[in-house]
Amino acid sequence: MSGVAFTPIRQARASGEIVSQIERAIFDGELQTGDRLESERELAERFGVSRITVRDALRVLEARGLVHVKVGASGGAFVSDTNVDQVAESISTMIQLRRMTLSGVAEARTVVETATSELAAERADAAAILRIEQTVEKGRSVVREQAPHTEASMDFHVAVADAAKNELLAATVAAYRDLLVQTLHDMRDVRSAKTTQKAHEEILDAIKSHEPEAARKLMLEHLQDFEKRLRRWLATQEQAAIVARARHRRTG
Amino acid sequence: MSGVAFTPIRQARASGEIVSQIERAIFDGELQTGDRLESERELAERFGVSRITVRDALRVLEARGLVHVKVGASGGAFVSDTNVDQVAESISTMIQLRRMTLSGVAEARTVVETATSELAAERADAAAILRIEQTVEKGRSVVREQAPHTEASMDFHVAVADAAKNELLAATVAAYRDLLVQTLHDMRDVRSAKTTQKAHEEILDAIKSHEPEAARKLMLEHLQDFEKRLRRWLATQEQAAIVARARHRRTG
DNA sequence: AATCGTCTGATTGTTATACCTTTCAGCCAA
DNA sequence: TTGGCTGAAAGGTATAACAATCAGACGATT
Repeated sequence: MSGVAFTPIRQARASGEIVSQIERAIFDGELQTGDRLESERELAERFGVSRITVRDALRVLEARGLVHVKVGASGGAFVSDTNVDQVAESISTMIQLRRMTLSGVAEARTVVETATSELAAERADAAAILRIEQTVEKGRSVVREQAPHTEASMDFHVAVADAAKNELLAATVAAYRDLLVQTLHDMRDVRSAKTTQKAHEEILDAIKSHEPEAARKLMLEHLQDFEKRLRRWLATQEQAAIVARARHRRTG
Repeated sequence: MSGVAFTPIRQARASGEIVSQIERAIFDGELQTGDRLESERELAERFGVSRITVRDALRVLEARGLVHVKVGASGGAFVSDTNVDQVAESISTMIQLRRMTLSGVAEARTVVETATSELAAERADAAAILRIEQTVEKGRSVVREQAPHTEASMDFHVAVADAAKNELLAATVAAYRDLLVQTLHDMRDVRSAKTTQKAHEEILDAIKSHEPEAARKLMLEHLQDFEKRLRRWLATQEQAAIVARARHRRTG
């Protein structure tokens, strides 16, 4: 009995049915990127439901990244083209819910980015290499000015992930990164900017000359170094937090 | 003038603000898995908005997999616990929009699982090794009976990912896997079951004797072989058929 | 000629109210 | 114990209306 393939009763919310129909139209290409759906009132009439029900459906489609809604004259729901973000966002949500440790995220990042740099060295075309070069150049000027290096560094890693020509890995990298960005911003220091910049330049060279093994090795060292710095920094933060707690207990 | 850092006005929809607040409460742990939110009417009063606005927010949270809504007495919105599904779903959406390919997913899987097997060989404790052994044993008996090997194979990979002691990598593996499962189910063949089983046993040995390099190499070969089989199989299938089935699975 | 107000219609965002449907707990009877 | 009835709670849907926003047209001002 336990193995029988009974399926749950399909109790369609009306709005769910509408979501399915519109979703199907998008997947089948009947609705293409940029196309505008009818207005809420027209859709309500067409589906034979109230405007509320249509709105419920639109909210869901919007949350899935399939459409975006603009308000005002010539507003309405338009078929989106940026769904890649959706993957990154859902991974990011998952991480936040599981309350994973920062060093765990950093380790996973090392794993994935090591692989993407290897793939990038194999597959990067001229355009991709140009984009990486631009981020490296940006980083160089930033270091000269002793400005925060964080952003340029992030852009570099994004460009490398793009060069690997695997959207899922790129999205995964993006998701991991979002979670580290805040921390990175807090632990930035000028000394490490120089060594980071040097590592980026070496990795770029390896990708440019299409040496996967070298790219992999360099990225691995670079990110393991980052992991080390992160752990050290986390330790000092913990110390600070403990001290603060102790003081709070004493004074409060 | 052109460089001045004016930022766009952040025009929050009221419903968007509600989404943020509830999301924050969930991320911060104020609301835990299984907790019930107040009823729509109560939330409306608490936020000082109408019930419709609250509903809009709940639809978004539902679509993001953060809550699920039950109807009826003692119904309401409950904090969900299954978020890995959400990642799989968003990847599935991207595949259907042709922004990603199954072989791309398989490649990403190879990357992540190769790393987890290496880590597993470094970190697996007695309990973790026991769990892997059990899945291998199950696979062995399945092969003897010439029964479908898919499920046992999946369990093996899950056990290995757990042994790596990195929750994020394990969750990532799980999300990638969900997408390949249905495909695997269709392309299963008895011949490959034997070689798969052999590969699993070799990987288990490497993990048991704590040889990271060996584990990595074996897993890489194993999954690259899978990728090869998948590509061959995809060539014989029509992409359209896959899309159709995936849709049927979701809506049915 | 270019810019600025202003008006107008279209469209989403939000509110208010009402009613329907589903679900469940509790009670009661067979 | 089982089955059924019932009322209350809660989400699902409908209707009507107003508010906020936006694009475009039109004309006045500089």
